[in-house]
Amino acid sequence: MEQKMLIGELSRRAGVTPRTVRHYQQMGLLGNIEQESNGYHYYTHNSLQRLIKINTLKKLGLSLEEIESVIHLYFEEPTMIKGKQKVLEILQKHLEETDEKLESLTQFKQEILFNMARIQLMIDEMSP
Amino acid sequence: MEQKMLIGELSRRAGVTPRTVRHYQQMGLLGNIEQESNGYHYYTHNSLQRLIKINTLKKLGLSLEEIESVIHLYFEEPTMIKGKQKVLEILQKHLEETDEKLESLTQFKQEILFNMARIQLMIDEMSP
DNA sequence: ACTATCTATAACGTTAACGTAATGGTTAGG
DNA sequence: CCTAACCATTACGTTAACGTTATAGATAGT
Repeated sequence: MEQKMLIGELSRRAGVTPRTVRHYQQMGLLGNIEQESNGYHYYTHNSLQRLIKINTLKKLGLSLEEIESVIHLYFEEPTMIKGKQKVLEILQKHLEETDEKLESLTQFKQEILFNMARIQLMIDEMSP
Repeated sequence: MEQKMLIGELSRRAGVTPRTVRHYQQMGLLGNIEQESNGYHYYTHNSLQRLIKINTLKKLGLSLEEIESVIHLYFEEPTMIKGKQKVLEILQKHLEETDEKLESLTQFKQEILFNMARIQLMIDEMSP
């Protein structure tokens, strides 16, 4: 009993706009969507699951392109273990980049704090 | 004795393309640039200093818009302390966002590792 | 004088992830 | 039957930070 739904309900349930659904659909992120004779698309529970998964992966910083490369693994495998492994690989790269930025960021922060302290010291010395 | 230079030398010394220089210049990031009667722009040591500062701030993740809001502080104040303070504020926001992403990222990583371990366990149990 | 190289300006192209019309068919309720 | 509300398709708009022509004048070296 797959409860079919139109794009309005689907997008509301997924917390996105219809435009976003159509965008993902056009990119092929939602798999095959059947279209009735009236022109309407009917989405299934699977569509909703995909949207939710996409949102999850987006929150993790994956681009739609990266998501496209892994989303099918989530819905072809029962264990979803391949999908998880590939996501892990992508996240690993993101993590490395993040760590690098974080490092230079904190380092710069220290430099600035040091400079400010030094300048403050000079000010103190000049005003008795 | 300000050694003037053309855009070619300037961009080479700053490690950017002429197009980038013109882009920054048009945004007003380089201050006033004098233009001679032949149509050429002559850049000074100050221009180079600004480009280097811009590159530094970019590496820290500031957008050109954010840089625009602080770059003048670096070249109007001798201590440059106001500029540093404002950069610190901006970096603080970036740091918070980065920390949030980092948190959900590591959390998700743990979830996945946990799931993978659980699945592996199930596999082990089924094959004696 | 001629050619290679440099410079200026204007303007369109690019990437990502949709937003925003514009136009027109569909359906449900009164 | 009529209108409100929903749906589809097409296509241009948006942000950031330049890249990439295209056109044309300026300069240096031989």
